[in-house]
Amino acid sequence: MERRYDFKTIEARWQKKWEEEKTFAAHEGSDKPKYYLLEMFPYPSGKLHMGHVRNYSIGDVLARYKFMKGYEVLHPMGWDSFGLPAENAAIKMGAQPEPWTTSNIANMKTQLQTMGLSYDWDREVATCLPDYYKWTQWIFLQLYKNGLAYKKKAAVNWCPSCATVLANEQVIEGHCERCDSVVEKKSLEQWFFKITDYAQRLLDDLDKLPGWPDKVKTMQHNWIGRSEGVEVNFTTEDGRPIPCFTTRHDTIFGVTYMVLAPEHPMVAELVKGTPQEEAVNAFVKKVQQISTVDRTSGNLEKEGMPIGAFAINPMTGEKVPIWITNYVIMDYGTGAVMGVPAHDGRDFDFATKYGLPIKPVISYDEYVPGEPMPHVVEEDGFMINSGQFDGMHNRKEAMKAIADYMEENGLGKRVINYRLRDWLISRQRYWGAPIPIIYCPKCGEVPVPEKDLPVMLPTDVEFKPTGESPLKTSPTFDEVTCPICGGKAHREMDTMDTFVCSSWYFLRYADAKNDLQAFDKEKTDHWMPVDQYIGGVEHAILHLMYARFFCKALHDFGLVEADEPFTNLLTQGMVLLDGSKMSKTKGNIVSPEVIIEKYGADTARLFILFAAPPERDLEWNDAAVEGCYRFLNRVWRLVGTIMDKCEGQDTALNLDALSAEDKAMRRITHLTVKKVGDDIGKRFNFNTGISAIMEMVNALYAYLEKDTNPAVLHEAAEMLLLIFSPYAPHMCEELWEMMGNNEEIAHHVWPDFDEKAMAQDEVEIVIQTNGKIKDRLTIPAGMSADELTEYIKSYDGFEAILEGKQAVKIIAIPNKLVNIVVK
RNA sequence: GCGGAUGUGGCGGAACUGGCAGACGCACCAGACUUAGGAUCUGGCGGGAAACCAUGCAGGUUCGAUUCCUGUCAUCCGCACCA
Repeated sequence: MERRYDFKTIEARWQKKWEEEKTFAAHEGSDKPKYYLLEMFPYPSGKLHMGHVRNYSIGDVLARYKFMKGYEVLHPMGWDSFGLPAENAAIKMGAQPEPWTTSNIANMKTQLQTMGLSYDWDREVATCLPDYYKWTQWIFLQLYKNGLAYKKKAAVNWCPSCATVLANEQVIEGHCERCDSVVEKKSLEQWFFKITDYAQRLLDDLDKLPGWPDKVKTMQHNWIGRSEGVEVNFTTEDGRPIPCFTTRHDTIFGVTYMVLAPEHPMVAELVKGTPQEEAVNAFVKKVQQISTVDRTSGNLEKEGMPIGAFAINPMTGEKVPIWITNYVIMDYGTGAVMGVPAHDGRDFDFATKYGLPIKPVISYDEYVPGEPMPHVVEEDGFMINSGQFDGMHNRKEAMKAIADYMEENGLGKRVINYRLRDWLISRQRYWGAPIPIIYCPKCGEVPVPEKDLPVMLPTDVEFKPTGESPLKTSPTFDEVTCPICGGKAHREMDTMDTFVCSSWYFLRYADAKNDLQAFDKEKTDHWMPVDQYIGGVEHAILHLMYARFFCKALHDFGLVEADEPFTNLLTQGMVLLDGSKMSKTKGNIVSPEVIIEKYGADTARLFILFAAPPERDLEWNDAAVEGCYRFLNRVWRLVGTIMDKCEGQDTALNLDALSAEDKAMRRITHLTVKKVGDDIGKRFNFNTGISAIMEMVNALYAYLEKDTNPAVLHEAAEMLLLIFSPYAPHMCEELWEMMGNNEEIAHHVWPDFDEKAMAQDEVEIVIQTNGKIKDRLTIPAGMSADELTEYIKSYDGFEAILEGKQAVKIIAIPNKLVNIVVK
């Protein structure tokens, strides 16, 4: 029988079937164990790129495997569809973001469907639709009600090009994450989520996530940046408090100066009316003019000046000069730092430069009382020059003793500081979920009543590149009636950061069509937590931290049971071309459309999974794509040949009538079934699973040259199609049907392997002397180490292997090797 | 500077628990079939004439190390004047 591998017809046919029959719909009432598999939903830019293809191919192989393994799989897809690109496109083309986004979603959905992915499309969500953002606003109100959403005036990160503020997490080395412009500081009244309330839990619960890569957990750990220390009650000479945070309170007796951030409010207060006021103000101005980038670059020469005032060290009563410098920042701790040049490298450099005194309080090898320190001492040691604490080990004893003493005497208190800041969610842009708050001249800040949700985005707005939110151009949006007093009031003009929308979408999939609630608790609790989450490592901090925060907060409100959203996380590597990331700006994009058009979806999927294990970056290679296409054709012809051979034959397996070749073939078949199952289900090494299938195909071709048994061929072909189907579902379904099976592979169970078929009668073992291979032997399988040792001793070639030397010891590894230690 | 990861043929990669380094594929070479081959099939393919030498480099542990330990170099990623 001769039939061509016509992938276009085959793929279109099965995709249609899967869609019409809702093959991959998830059902709540099922008896099967649930498995929630989620790939990070895309921003609908309009075009699928290779990163998407990789992400969704990985997810699809896993999903199809889990379906076959008997799980009730929830495998949904949707759109993270608010955001700047739509708005920028609108400005550029004088159009509206909404139709632009809608048509992009339609395009991308079509492209996704040509990949043959096993999604439950009935649960599709798009964050820009009112039936979704209504609930984003509702969640905002829950956070607000619980004191986790608040408004404050703060120095915030402002991107002049995007004309909006940014969260701390969205500033990369002083530049805007999105457009790379230099970020400015602006003092604005903005909405924040109080993620810092959850800092400790977000940190602690990383330990509850053994299924996350250490890399991601470390990044979150560092981002939260917990440090334990003491806030020491320094004061001015006349008793005004200047608390200093320190993690090295063991060195408190070594303080020889204090440093304030130039923005510290005490600076202006202390110099007011003094002769140095002008010089200090000039210095502060100079520091503030340095851009954020330079100021945080680390290469900035440390500069400072004394402001003429003094601080009192509460432990010693000593008077130390107050300086201001360009290296202390207002954002961390209290903006005031005690200077201990003897035991801090940075302070040492600074004190040396400006001739400030250096006083050792921890002993070191070359210590001579009264002699200047030759270098900074950051190592641990025993206390000196520290009153009653002298002689204690600084870390093991003095840390605790000094903190206790300060707390008992009201000189300071233990404090835990985090680097994590509250999440700034206001955006001065149009294409996002409006913040559901009303400002009433009489009643003040009033949350929109839940019954009035959603606060709809107005359509009577103009998109002009003015740098102001287009919402302000709407004649109808601003003015509202106050829900409390009924008087005239105004709406909040800012929209929410799009990361808010993506922080709960995984909950909505569990109950995507609910128009009475964000989600039904029972349904969400049924599916949550996500068993496997898959996406790019670029979301290690932002999205994954925010989503964890939301899940914990909603858990605390009693809305969900889970307090961690994602049990297992797989971070896939980037798709590279010529060593760099494919991107529009570099113009080095290989379009998935072209590949699918030319070779088909099965080839595209196979290539991207075969080229590298999922976590690793993947170098695109056109030639290798053709190799995968060739392999699919090889499978196609193979199964055709086997069908011809089996035509009219009895394919019932008779284990007693198998030749040695038949047994060898069955052994490979069953080993491959086992290996592919492990590679997909346990190791996520999809590439080695494909290799194993290729080896099996090679073995089958070799077997076909021999005296074949139709039953063995038939069994092999069926198993091959079943285990290959997660990778190349269209072709496998087609061949499966051609072989006369009525039930689709998608509904078929994953095959069991037979341990007995995998056993072998004889094994080849290696004979080594001192670890060097000398010989190979074929011996009966299953010999114990002792039997093997005896076998080798009595083996004819034993003396020859020794080459005249003495055998000292024999190490035997059953079924593998024998190593003879010789002298 | 701190933290993390990765270094294996011409290339992508394999070796899962310390046990035959280079599976599988790409590229390349030779051959078969063919009017033809960019289809298909067969064989070869780390270096070396060989003994042997080879998993970034230098040591160590071990009967045995790509795998474990110490040091070091390189590349990538994250954080970075954090007090």
